[in-house]
Amino acid sequence: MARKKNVSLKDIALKSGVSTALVSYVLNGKAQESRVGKETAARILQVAEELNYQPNLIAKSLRSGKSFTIGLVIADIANPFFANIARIVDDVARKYNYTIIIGSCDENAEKSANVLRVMINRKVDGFIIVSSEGSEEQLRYLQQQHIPFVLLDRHFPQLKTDYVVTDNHRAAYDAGIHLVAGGYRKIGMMAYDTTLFHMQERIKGYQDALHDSGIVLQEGWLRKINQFNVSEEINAALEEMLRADDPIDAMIFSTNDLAVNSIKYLNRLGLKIPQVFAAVSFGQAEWFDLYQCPISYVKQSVDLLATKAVEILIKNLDRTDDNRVEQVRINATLVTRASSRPKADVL
Amino acid sequence: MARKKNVSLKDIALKSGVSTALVSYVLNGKAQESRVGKETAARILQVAEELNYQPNLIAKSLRSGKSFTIGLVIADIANPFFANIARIVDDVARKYNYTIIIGSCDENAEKSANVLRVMINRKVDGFIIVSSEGSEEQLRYLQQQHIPFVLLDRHFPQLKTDYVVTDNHRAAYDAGIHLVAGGYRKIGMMAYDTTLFHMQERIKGYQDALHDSGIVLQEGWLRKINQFNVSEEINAALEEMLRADDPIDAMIFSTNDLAVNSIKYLNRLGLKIPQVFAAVSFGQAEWFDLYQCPISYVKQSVDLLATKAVEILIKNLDRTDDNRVEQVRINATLVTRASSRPKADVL
DNA sequence: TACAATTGCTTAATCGATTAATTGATGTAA
DNA sequence: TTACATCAATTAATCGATTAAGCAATTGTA
Repeated sequence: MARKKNVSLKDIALKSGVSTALVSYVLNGKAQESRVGKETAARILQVAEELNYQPNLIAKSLRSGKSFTIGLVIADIANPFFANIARIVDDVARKYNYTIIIGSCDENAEKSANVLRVMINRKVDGFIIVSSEGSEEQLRYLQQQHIPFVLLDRHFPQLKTDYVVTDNHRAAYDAGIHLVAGGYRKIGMMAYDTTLFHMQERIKGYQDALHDSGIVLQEGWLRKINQFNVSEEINAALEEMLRADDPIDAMIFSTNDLAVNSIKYLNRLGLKIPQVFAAVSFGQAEWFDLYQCPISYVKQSVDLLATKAVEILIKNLDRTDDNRVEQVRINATLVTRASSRPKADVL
Repeated sequence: MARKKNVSLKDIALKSGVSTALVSYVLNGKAQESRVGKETAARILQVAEELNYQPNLIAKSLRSGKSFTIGLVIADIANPFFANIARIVDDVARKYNYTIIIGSCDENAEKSANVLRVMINRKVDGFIIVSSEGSEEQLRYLQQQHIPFVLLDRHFPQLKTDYVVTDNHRAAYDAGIHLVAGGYRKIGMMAYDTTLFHMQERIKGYQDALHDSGIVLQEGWLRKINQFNVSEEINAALEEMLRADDPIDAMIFSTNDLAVNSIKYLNRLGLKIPQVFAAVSFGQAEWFDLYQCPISYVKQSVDLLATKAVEILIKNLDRTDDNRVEQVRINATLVTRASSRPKADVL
């Protein structure tokens, strides 16, 4: 495509009859401190304008060792939750003159390693990472290489890193207590079968809510679903749960996706929420409003999460001390709707 | 954060007692053709391994004039349709060793100009663009600069560019005919008020379907909604349409978002689809399945759209002739569900 | 008058990788 | 012995921008 040769400092220098050094000074606003003559400066600016000079950021980066680029490593950009995060991260970063490079990695540690490597080689200044299971090693590597990063939404308690996460324990706990307060006593939870800490926290919050309410968690109430085989495993789990001698009367879905798939299954059976059981889900979704019964949910502040993460990262990029970490835990809000209305009110 | 100095070719050269040239040859697999001694080559490889050498892609780019980077300019990454596109584009590009830089620009030509500028300065090799209204000028600029790009999902018929789009006219036409076949005669359409060609095509397809069916489009059937004020304008439009003397009995929603907002409004009034009117929507969404009545929709092949776009772009990057353009129009599939079942079957 | 300070600009090294041109050593044929 | 391949490596320019150091010419000061 024979891209036209771009205008460089040299071209400006040539045309204005000065050295590239002067041009560089002037275009970077260092005319004063570098003692460039006023007329010369004006001439250079004019020529730059005429030639429509655009700086080559690649060259700038090579020279300065700074790329003004942030790597955003994310489980799956097609997931609306992450897409929203990406959007905010992009917005905020742009405000600080940073560009985002995205890498989607399917909840897969191997892919994430790959993505990281490429981004490191591209000399991103730092990372914002929504970690996949089993990626601790990679994070340790980053630390060892002194490459700054901030974990978003998920973190590893055994690693001393910056992070910005939702207080998942509390969110799940609140959801549990809310259901108990509504008169429900047989409360199930649908979770992913993963060691990721945020999921553990949700489970623990649920367990603690039951425990603190004097309810003994029965076998079969807590279901762990393999996230790469959601649909089938959900169907099986629900079938079992509904067929039990003493079936549950409420359910906490620890993710959006689990709720969607469950409701699809219930629909097929002609079962309705909250008649079959009350429900609270994590995450937000358009359809929470459109389903025959509005779904109660734990609302995470995506805006705050993403904004904080970028800000912490960018602050770190300008710092030189490795030893302080910033760990932010953001409260979620429980939005209660008809799907978890008091048991007594359900026909 | 005192990032540890990275290992460069020079370091390897020093440690293996050769020049950087040799190291470069060997690490790029040009040992043979550049007649590097076998033992020397082996030694270099080993040292590179030992030092965990990672190439500096910035330096490579500067030297080669090629960044292996693609700019993806998109209206709004938080929109699931675009998020899905982003995901596929990212996937496919990675296969070809390209990295994606994303820029979300809120359907705003000014923002998109900005995003483009930054990406050009970062020396992306080419663009994949989901254009915003009023961005023709920018595209002309790209052409003039001989920067390759492929338009995705939306194109400008007056510009001779590569593009990959859905056959929107046909899709809307099919939707219209489908409704007519179901016995509907008073068919409305909800569209965005924009000059963007894909929207014009959807409107035209709808109009042609009515015309070819011998139906005269009545005033008030076609509603154009300002996309920056969707919720309010939809409510007003629907109110009018429902209050009409002879209200519509079917509706084509030309985007997902228009359908969502309309259904929210109908819900509030306690009105149901297809009882109040039958419906077909463009786009896909999880909630189409979860709504009390599964929604018929025009299914675009996001996979194909995105994959084709990347492939065309990458092919162009290796070519030098400006004059051939590749214009791909992909057929959508009409997925018919209960929301548009024959009028006679609706209770 | 002599030296210092200031002004306005240039030179050249640098970031890391690539690659055409060149060198020097060894081997081979006339 | 001379001429010429062949092999294995090095040198140095280059991509575009930045910046410390240096050089003249002019102005200021004692």
